[in-house]
Amino acid sequence: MKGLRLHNSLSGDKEPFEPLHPPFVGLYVCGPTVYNDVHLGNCRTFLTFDILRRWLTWLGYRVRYVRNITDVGHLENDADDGEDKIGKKARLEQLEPMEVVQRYTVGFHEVMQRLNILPPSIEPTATGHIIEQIQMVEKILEQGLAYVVNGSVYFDVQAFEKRVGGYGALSGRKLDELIAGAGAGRRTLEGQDEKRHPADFALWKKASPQHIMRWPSPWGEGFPGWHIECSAMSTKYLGAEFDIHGGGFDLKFPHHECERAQNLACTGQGGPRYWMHSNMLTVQGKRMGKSEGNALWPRDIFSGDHPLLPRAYSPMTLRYMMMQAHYRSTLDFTPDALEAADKNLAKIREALGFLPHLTGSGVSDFSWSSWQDSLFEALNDDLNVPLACARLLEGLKHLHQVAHKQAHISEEDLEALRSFLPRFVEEVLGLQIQATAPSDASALQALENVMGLLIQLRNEARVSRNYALADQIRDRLQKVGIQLADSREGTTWHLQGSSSVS
RNA sequence: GGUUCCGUGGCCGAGGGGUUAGGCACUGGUCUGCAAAACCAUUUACAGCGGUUCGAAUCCGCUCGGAACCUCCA
Repeated sequence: MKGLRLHNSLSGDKEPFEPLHPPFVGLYVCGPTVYNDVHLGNCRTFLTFDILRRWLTWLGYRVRYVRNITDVGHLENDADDGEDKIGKKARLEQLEPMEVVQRYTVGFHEVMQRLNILPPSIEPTATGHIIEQIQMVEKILEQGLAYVVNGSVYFDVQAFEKRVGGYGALSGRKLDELIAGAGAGRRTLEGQDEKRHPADFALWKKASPQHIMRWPSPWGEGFPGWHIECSAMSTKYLGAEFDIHGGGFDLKFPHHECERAQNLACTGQGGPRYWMHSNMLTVQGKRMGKSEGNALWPRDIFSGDHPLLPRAYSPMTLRYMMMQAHYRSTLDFTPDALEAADKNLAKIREALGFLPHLTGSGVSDFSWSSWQDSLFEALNDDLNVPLACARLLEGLKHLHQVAHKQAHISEEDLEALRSFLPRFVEEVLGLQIQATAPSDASALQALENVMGLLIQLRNEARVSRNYALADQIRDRLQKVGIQLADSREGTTWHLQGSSSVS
């Protein structure tokens, strides 16, 4: 079996993945800016790297996963002169900035948990690393690759190009083209008088009197620039050189390009050796984004309360849906895709449900071991999750045939499958199949009793051929989200989008 | 204007010079009082035009269409 290959944005190609210090892997992912609720697009990126982390772990690597919380420093416009987003939100809502940060951080964690996106090993905040950021700015200044103007510090891209070089290597741009682009009237360059060159960017910004998030620094009161936090925190926790850096495509330029330049300027090393970028989630062909005004939030999906949606879908359904496109492709969000995901998930859930009850005999008429390899191969090939899902379902189809006595599986294969399949689904794909523990056991028991009573009443109606009543009971239960299913063994019920309760 | 990417059957989406992706939906069948679920069967696609090749959806060129980045955004 081939080893793991990952697409590296630096080379634009898939490369064999070789960690610097096996079995350890350092993974850094740009986290959310906590001035708003995370939307589905954000979730997609964090899901991508959740699965990468899970897969690396499965392969036996010991992953240190650092995903930051940006709680300061991202400005409103490109002039390096706008208002801090968190500060703005705080002013609008008359809150202390850290109240804004706290609120959306908690909300972010809640969404991550529901989607079963595991917490990172370290979740550092920008405000918690002001000192490290200042130190990094000082080092860049010492190198002569930055300059101070009026209490602000700017990265000197031209000097960097002359002495170090490689600005634009990640995003595939040339410095003069950036200026040409600027000249084409596509962006306004007002308020950039302090910069020596339009491509220069702020490392530290002087705080205006009304700016509420501010810290003392060698250059006066101010706040860190847009990109320095990730350089500072990745260097602190993973080293000047580490394995993988991930984030959304939209961060490739300028954020990651600047981050890389800062690393090179400060430590002489570019930080990560592999840059991975996860593509955008689109809605009706357009990128989902806060500024596009078409953002969908996880709560819209979970509640079904959205014009695009016919009903509510569970977090796992959403997770599975987002797993249906390769991370480097855009994924168009549609209700049909959610519906399809819901059905497939039910299929997986069912297969895991009957797996323990199967009996093995004779010789398998399906090569389970090469099937398992094919799942691994898919994930090893630049984390091809959708292909792995497709192959998973193919395997489940054979399993259904076994369950229906239309195919055979040897005892040996069955035993292997029993230890492999649930682990693969839950540990690698991160699909929570087990019904979540009820928050109120006595309420659940009461529900069980009531359902038992209803099913009994309906069956009495059926025996007396009162099908009108029987169907009415079934239909009206369905309307409140409870599905009845008749079989030879009797009638079972389940809540929409969860496993069978019986 | 610059850079890059994409265009696959009713829909979503893998793959990618010669062999079935998978799923959803549809249709027929089994099962059922009827449904639902499940199982079986079935549907045969790669934007258009030209080129390379024994052979192209897959490589090259052009055309058309779409998207992303160049500005805070996952």
